[in-house]
Amino acid sequence: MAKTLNVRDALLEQLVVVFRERGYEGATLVQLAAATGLGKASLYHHFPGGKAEMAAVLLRKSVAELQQRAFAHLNKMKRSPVERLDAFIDGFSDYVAQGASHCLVAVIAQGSAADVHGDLINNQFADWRSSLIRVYEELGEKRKRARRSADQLLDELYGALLTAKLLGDPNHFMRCVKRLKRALGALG
Amino acid sequence: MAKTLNVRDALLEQLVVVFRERGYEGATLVQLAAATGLGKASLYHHFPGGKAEMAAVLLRKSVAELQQRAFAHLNKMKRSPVERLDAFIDGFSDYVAQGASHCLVAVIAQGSAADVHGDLINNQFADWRSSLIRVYEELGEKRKRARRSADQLLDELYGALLTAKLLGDPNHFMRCVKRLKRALGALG
DNA sequence: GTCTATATAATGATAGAC
DNA sequence: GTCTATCATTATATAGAC
Repeated sequence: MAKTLNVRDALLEQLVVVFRERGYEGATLVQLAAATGLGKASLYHHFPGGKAEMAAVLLRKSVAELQQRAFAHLNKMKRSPVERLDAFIDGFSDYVAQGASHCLVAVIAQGSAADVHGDLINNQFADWRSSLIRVYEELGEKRKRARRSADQLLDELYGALLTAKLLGDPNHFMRCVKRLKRALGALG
Repeated sequence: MAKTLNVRDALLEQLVVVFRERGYEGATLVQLAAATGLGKASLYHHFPGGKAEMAAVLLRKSVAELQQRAFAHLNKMKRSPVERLDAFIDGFSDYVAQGASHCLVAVIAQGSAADVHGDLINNQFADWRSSLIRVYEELGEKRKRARRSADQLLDELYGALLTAKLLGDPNHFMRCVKRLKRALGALG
């Protein structure tokens, strides 16, 4: 395993923190540069396209990470549907650091960068939603009901991230996760 | 009833559209002025504090509207708990224009203006959460379970607003509303 | 109360030395 | 590859005429 990530990836890890916390418009080059320890001009050496390029790269990186850490579990046919849902929830929870950080994809979707990346995001989430629906169908639910279950799960996870902020309660997200896992237990 | 709103309120109604669509950082004075049909300097006549004042006024106005249109129904003791929850969901749905627009309170909570208004928002939502919990307790749920029910309802409503954007599906929010009302029907 | 014009500051971005 | 210095643009905000 790589003892040190390549420079670009190391930079991206520092940059994503700023975008997640401040949003696309809220993240300034001064803040982004400060987060990396570099000067603004040095950042442009690594990302000639500036803020737009950083966001575009990070969006794709985050989509891939969300896929690997969470949604990929839904397609592991060796496990039972309930186990897959459980692994998905845990993976999502890890992806957002137990509610301590946001989902960059959602952040981008809510800013002006959505004009450029909206289709990518919409298509990806439509795909992910289909995976979720399929699992609920395997659980014996009819298509219509499976759709409702899938939508409800997604809504609760993303909603809990937001309401945690509205309530000012960092633990709110994990309470939602426990609630969801408890409900899963009743199913399987 | 006022045939015409006073000028300030009319302006605020036009301004809130911009903040909801572009976020606090994303809304520029040029856009805000354009939405009112006034020049930038004229906006400063009505709101000497500029963007910060507009947002502060609109936040309070939105909190009041959300209270009146949605959460107030939870305390109407003449109605049954289920009827109150049903009226709350409808009121919230109206407040966000059936999912066509966002909740300004959530928008502010996610931008840098949250530094100033975070406490107001947190306290208000803690209060609203308590109202929700009380209704579920009246339905016979124990405190712990009532808390879970209240959190789940809030998470789903706010989550559906967000996932509607992630999915690019304007109807997603109303599907959530129907799901919630159907579940209510089973309760009452 | 609204406008044009302008000031001030911040932001995104580039040039060029080292 | 990083820096200082600078530029061009946009943003917030104000002055003052009408």
